[in-house]
Amino acid sequence: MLEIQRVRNNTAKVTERILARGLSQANEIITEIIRLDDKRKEVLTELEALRAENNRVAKTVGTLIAQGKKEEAEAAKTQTSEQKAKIKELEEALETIQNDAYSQMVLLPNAPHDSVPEGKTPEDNSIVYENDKKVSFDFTPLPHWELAVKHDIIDWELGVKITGAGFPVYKGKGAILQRALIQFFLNEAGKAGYMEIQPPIFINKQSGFGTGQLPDKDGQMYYINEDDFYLIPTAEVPITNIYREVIIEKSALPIKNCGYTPCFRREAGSYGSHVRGLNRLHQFDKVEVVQITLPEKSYEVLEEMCAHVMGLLEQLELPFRKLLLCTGDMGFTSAKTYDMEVWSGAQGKWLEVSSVSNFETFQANRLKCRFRDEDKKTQLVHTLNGSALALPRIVAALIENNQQADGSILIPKVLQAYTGFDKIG
RNA sequence: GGAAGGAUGGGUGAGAGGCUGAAACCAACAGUUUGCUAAACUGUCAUAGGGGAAACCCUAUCGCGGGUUCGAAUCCCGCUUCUUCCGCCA
Repeated sequence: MLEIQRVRNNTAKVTERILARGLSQANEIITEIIRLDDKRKEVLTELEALRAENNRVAKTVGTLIAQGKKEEAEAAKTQTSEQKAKIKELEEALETIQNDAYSQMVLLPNAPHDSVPEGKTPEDNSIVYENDKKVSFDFTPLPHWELAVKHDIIDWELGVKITGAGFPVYKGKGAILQRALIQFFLNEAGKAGYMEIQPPIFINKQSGFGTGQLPDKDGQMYYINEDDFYLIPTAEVPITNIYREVIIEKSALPIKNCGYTPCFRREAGSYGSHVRGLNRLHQFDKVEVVQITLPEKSYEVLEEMCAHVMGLLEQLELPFRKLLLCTGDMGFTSAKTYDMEVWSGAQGKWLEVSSVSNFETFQANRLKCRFRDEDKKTQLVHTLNGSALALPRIVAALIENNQQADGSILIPKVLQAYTGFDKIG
């Protein structure tokens, strides 16, 4: 959620940036927000004046009784009783206004940073880096879903039997490969200064609101009715919520956390070939990195996080590219996002394996995560996170790109110490 | 799952309808002074919102949400959570 202060003070700029996302009603929404906020202040001022008056009169009652001035005390009681109705009326009016303002406020996405190129579709994203690791095959490469079956390392049908589509079972070297990748990613994050966290994978409503999954993405999360919990769609949610309603000492910034968790997504409405195999799952594993920074440092940190993710892909010897998302393709809460995509040798397309974003104060505002500055004033922090990395598509790209003419799959050098084997098949 | 007792500022902890946004102590920070790595003394020390150029003023908040009352940290109801005991259990 954007800060109301920022919307008020930089109305033209914020409107312009949000329009760039393609939200055509930006102007109307912002005008309405400001109107409601004016109204809010007006009612609040009136309400508070009345409360002050009421408090003052109520305080005199005790003294009057002590002095034996019974009639005056009774008169004071009557006066406050009468004012209570008016106070209640104003309180209700205020609540209505605040609810209206809130429901408008949550419609506003984050304002894209000035460095984000304007655009409408994924085609407008700019490729800011691409390595030269694309391999060409002198045989017809198999897609990962066939390779996985051939080597019996992932069992799709077993997953359907146990749970349903989108919940594959990893077996033998497939399971070990996954575990090796998780371990590798966590170790690398540790080396880069991230403290490892093992959070709960169920979250309550407040946490869902804190990072912005609720209310807008309600239907995308699995929900445990009996206990009112949600399964996490990403470790970002529990890890970032550690800092909900926390005031951090400036000297403790930046905070760098990482964590491995399974992630759960309902992916309601996704069907067809692009969800084939590991491309889109209901349950998958991911190592996430999160940073909480000073506002003036966040863009520097965004690049640092990208460099970390690219380092992982480099070490895995995967063909990949880095995209700067355009205004129209960015997530709702982000001010600037880079996506990392790996080349799928057999599917002949790019697969997104990481998304690294700076949310500026958009999450911090909801989280009420602040730091204390030199003047001992509290200010909202900037939050950032990125996948480092999401497992399934990395596995898909690894086995597709590393398949050999004899059908075997080579394990990248850096992983061999983790897997204990250098090839599958 | 059953029973009992708790939840107050960074920490310990008083307060038991009005004088309490909250004693006292500890920690922290700033200053004064004496001076061998420290002591003594003084002061500051919650968050959010509103008003004001500012000094400052007002409002709300004592786990959370309701209620009683002219007035609630204090009384009542519901919830959350912690501790202890019993039961169950990886």
